[in-house]
Amino acid sequence: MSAPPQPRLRADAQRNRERILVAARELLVEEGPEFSFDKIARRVGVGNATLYRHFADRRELIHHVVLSVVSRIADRAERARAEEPDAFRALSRFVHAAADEQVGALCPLLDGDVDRHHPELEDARLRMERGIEALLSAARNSGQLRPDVEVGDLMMALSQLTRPLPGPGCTNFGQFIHRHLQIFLDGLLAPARSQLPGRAATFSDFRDN
Amino acid sequence: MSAPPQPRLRADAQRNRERILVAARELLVEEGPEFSFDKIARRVGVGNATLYRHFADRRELIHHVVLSVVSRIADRAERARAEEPDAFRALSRFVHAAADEQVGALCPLLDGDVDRHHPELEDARLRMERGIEALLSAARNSGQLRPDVEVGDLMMALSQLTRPLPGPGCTNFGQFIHRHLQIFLDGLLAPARSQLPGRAATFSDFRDN
DNA sequence: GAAAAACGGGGACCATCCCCCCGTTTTTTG
DNA sequence: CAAAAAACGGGGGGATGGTCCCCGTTTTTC
Repeated sequence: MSAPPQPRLRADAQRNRERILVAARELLVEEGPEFSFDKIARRVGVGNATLYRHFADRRELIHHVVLSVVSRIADRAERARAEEPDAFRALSRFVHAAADEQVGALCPLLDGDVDRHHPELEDARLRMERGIEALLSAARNSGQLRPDVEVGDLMMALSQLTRPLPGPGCTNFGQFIHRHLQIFLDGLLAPARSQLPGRAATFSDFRDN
Repeated sequence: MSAPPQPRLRADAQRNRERILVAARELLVEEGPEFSFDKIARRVGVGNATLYRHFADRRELIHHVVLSVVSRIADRAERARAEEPDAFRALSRFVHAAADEQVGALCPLLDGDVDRHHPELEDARLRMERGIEALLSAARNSGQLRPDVEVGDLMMALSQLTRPLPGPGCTNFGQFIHRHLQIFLDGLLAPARSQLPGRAATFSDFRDN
């Protein structure tokens, strides 16, 4: 048979690859899918050629970033659901955890910057969607979640509230994110304290164009 | 005496100037303070030279954008307070109005991109801060606002929730903004449904570096 | 309808980015 | 521990896009 397709990366290569993915996720969240490759290299402290050795082009890099974020979010959803008996507490724990995982990086899922039908990614995405839907259904069924919100509402607001602000300032915003998430979560509790305008946002509102 | 320092602009010049300010506000919100001058010109449908005729440099343009946003926000706060007898309804109305005014453009107030001590701006800023503080105090005194939030919490979350997402996709987010603001407002109602982590954010947390 | 004011698009100059090349350094292997 | 293999870094060409100015043309004003 043929040689293993991945003959195992050298130790430093593996380390660099992961640090690149981390930096790419940050830049993706900060600047959107048009981030600069050289900037990532500078941030990691690595030559820019290293980027191209690991990832053929922008799409491939973004693909791996999104893949890693989506699976981590999926993990968080599943763990929250498994380990937290109270349905709304599980949801709440997930929301705070997802903030730490930079959910904002999911935005490029929306436009054409990612191969939406890549099987690996499709699997992870489904796992994530099911996990989050499950958290939400459980909270709704337990009567703790207001009935007029959908999963897209949660995901959009979560993405927005956790995104860093543009420009060099605004550095101390980070320490308040979890407060605002918590306030938002309080607004999600039943009974609903107001009637919401418009219609509820679904996952496809969050995902599609 | 000397001639009037502003001999009154020609009609088309006045029109262009205002359209430039509108486009600049949009780009400021979308891309942060490093937006491209040419892009503004293209969006307005005007030659780029027109920009430089009206504004000497980036700082001056940003200054005028921020000034106009701040005074409009101040207006909104004062009108909400004057016309809405119920304190929390006044706050709520202000929040939704501020979203339409692109509060996100206030971020550059934070870093060095604006002359923070320009008297005109200082006046408008004070008027805005007093107006919003008044809305908040009234809501707190009426017992409708949870007591553990400060004005900075409101302003930060408001800025975040109303910012457009990066990248060309995500176009349909706009229609859900008011839903998420409403959920957040519901979370602000007394009695508090949870204990918030960290400390409350003040105006200076929102304003200073 | 003439003077004054404002406009628009092109262009020179500069920064930055992408992507590749190749001499050097680090890791692995026997 | 030395030689082979793998990965690295930084420089550079070419292209893109940005800023800012210049000047012939159009629009407004009186």
